Amino acid sequence: MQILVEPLRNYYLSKYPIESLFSFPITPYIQVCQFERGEFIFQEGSYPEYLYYLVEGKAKLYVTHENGKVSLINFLQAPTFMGEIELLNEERISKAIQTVTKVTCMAIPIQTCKEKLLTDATFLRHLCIFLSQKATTISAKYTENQVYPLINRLAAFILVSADQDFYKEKHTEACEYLGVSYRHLLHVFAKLGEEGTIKKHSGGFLIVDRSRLQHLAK
Amino acid sequence: MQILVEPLRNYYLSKYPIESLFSFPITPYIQVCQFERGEFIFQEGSYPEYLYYLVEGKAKLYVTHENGKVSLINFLQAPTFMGEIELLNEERISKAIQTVTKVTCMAIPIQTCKEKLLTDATFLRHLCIFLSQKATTISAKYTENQVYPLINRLAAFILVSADQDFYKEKHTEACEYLGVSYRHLLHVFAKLGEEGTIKKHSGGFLIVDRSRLQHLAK
DNA sequence: ACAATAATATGAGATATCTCATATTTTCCC
DNA sequence: GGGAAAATATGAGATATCTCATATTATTGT
Repeated sequence: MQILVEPLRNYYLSKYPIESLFSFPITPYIQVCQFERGEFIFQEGSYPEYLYYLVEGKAKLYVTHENGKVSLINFLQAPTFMGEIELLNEERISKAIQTVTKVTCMAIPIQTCKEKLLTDATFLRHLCIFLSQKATTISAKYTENQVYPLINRLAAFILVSADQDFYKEKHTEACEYLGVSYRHLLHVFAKLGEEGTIKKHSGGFLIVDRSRLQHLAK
Repeated sequence: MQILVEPLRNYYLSKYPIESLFSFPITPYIQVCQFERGEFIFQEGSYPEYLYYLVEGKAKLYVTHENGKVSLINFLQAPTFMGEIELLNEERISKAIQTVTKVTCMAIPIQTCKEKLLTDATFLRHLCIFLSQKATTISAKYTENQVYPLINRLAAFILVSADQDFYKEKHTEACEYLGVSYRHLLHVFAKLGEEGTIKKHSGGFLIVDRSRLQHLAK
């Protein structure tokens, strides 16, 4: 993790203005920092010292279960808060957040700002909206996982993540996100290939029959 | 749904004081109301007019998917907010909430109070805490569903819901909560019975081997 | 008290998904 | 450029879970 100094700090502060999320001048408290790809923003079980606001890049939030299996809870993309649950619930310890790409974020020191933040209606309102969307997203994702087999969810996933009829997500990420084993994901990719819905191409898949995918995705 | 009048209204307002959740006097705005068992508090897809604070009873929050299947997202027990997502996100429509028992709640009219609520740091702070716990609960539940087979989750469920070594939840509710089919739940109950971990008794099950359950629940 | 509805029960067969083993290819680091 | 690590692939076999069909037993409303 690297803390940016002027003039870079200021460059990011003006590129992503966040003062409007607060009713007091927040900039003096903010550190702009960057994490390399693969770096941990929070270790699992740590007590976060900063509230982060992610402005560039992508990270994943996950949890390790007692049986050793890992669940990806959600991909985090800008703009998003990280560590907010720990700001609100005194003794809560964090889940793991690891970056997927290089990540830039604004860090707000919790100790110094807690009082101000927890009495700032503007900030709290933004946080409420963020939290309610997070709850909605997570519950939507998981109830779908429960109710649709992978072929339907994968069809939907291909449609939203494809760029111009070309799907090129990593299987390792896709199976984590979709909550299935790597093996099973490949089974279903093979099935979609066999029925001619998609076709493998250098480093990805071409969408051949979009309407079939749309039908599967419902 | 029935709106309570004095003196009952006042009885509930003093039994469950909620003024401390707000920084302004909320009582004048509040209607105390009761729903019968099985009644809908929100129909799926409706635009809620009230923010409810549940003080007595139990309800379930669920969603119907396009394929007709229904997912129970969570059981709601006092104290809890209902309709808060709709207060925050202008045009959001609600999921279904149906009571499981008779329910008493405080109703706050959204149109009249929205402005006041959304600028009240005290209320917003409570709402943030509530929302973050909701997000945490839901994601914990669903990641567990994904990672543990039913026998483990059922063992945990029996342990938390049993009263003095006697489990007596309805199978119909348990399978909805655990996110599996009724048939499969019975398979697993049969398995626990065969191995002598639990034993069927009039209208419920007796826990015979608690340590086995604890081990399964990990 | 009776009819309607909800809850419990069980069988048979299908399918979605997982585990483990192993091989090849690609990407990344120094 | 070479070795390590990550990602991709594929097979074989197991198991968790679902669907549908059909009975029986409780509960509830009137």
